[in-house]
Amino acid sequence: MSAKRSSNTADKILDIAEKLVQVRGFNAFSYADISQVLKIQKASLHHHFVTKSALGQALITRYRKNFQAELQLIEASSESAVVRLERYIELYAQVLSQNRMCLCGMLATDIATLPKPMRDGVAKFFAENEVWLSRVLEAGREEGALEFEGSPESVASLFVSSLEGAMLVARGNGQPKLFQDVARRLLDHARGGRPKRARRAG
Amino acid sequence: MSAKRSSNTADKILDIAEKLVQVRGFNAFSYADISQVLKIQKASLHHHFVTKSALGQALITRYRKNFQAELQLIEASSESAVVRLERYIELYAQVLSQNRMCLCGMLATDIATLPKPMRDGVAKFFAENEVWLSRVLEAGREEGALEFEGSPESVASLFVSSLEGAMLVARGNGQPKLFQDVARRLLDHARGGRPKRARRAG
DNA sequence: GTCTATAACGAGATAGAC
DNA sequence: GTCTATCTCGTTATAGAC
Repeated sequence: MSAKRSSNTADKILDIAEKLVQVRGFNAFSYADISQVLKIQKASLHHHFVTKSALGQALITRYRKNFQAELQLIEASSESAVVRLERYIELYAQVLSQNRMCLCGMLATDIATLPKPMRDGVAKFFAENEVWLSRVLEAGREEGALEFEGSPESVASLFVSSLEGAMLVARGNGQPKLFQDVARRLLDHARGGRPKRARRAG
Repeated sequence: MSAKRSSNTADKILDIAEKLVQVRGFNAFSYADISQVLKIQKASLHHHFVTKSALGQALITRYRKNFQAELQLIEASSESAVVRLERYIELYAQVLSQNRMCLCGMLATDIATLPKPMRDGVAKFFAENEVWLSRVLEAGREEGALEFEGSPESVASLFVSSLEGAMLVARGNGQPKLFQDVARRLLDHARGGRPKRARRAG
């Protein structure tokens, strides 16, 4: 997501900080780190983001906005529910392929140390994801493309949780293959337990 | 797990540090925090764990050992594969009920900032979990109690990833219900997509 | 908007007395 | 095994010149 690099300083700061948070976590990066990469003095950073908390809030807001834009892109296409879910998974896979964790997944572990506005932003990210997924899942079930037990909301929760967890464990293990395995099983689950090509042995 | 509190100082330090890591993360707690709770000077802590890295390694080793002990307890019982999986999930649920994250799940996000011995310990934790789960899953399939596509290893990965992710998201969202939903779906997945009571509508 | 300089604090860690 | 005292460094943040 967002390979484009902005030219104004505030956006450059956000780009660098975002990567640092996704790799190291909110409490393990500093203004000095950004300063080094951007070749600008630490004090100058405070001109753009007065406090680290403000920077954190801006990071979350931008990340949510970018993610929502991607989701709308997927929704605007005329593809099937299954393909939409695959494209959703691909959003996560791309983050992992850069050896990063989802920004909000990362911040979720730091949650006890974050200021309230950041905590709220993280919760919103997950909520928005689940709303979008629920819509896609429900539409897919009505089309007959999907077939799952229970509410779309609870399958949506499973998707978000499992994808976040798979990123987490895959990174901790250095095993990207694990992520694809999990993703495949999630899709099968949404299809009623049937894999894409073969039926189960029974 | 391990409600018992040890009497020697090293173990008390580990108890306190473990909780701090599970709640705040490895980079967001300090010797000063332990000092405050244990009412002992910071310098004294270094007598027991020379460096923070050494403390971290001890934390992981003990956590793995305790977890393995729990797994052996489950295996020693003569219960069915399904019940064993339920008891496995219950290990995670208990951690979450204390508003903590799995120690190694927490450390997995911090992975880029950890010394090598700690990174290795985290990877081992996940590997051990997956080995144990794979055994239970395979045995369950042979008994006919379970019915899943693909390798036991890949279902095991799904379990670990999804449970870790569910803890993460549930904590970030303040929604413990989400965890139970995910857990239920994992069990259904291992049972071939069939929920415990009703069959799906089809 | 960027700089230099510095404040104020907390971190991990060590020395040496008791 | 615990204490006091101290060191060194990195952190967020501010003041004020350019």
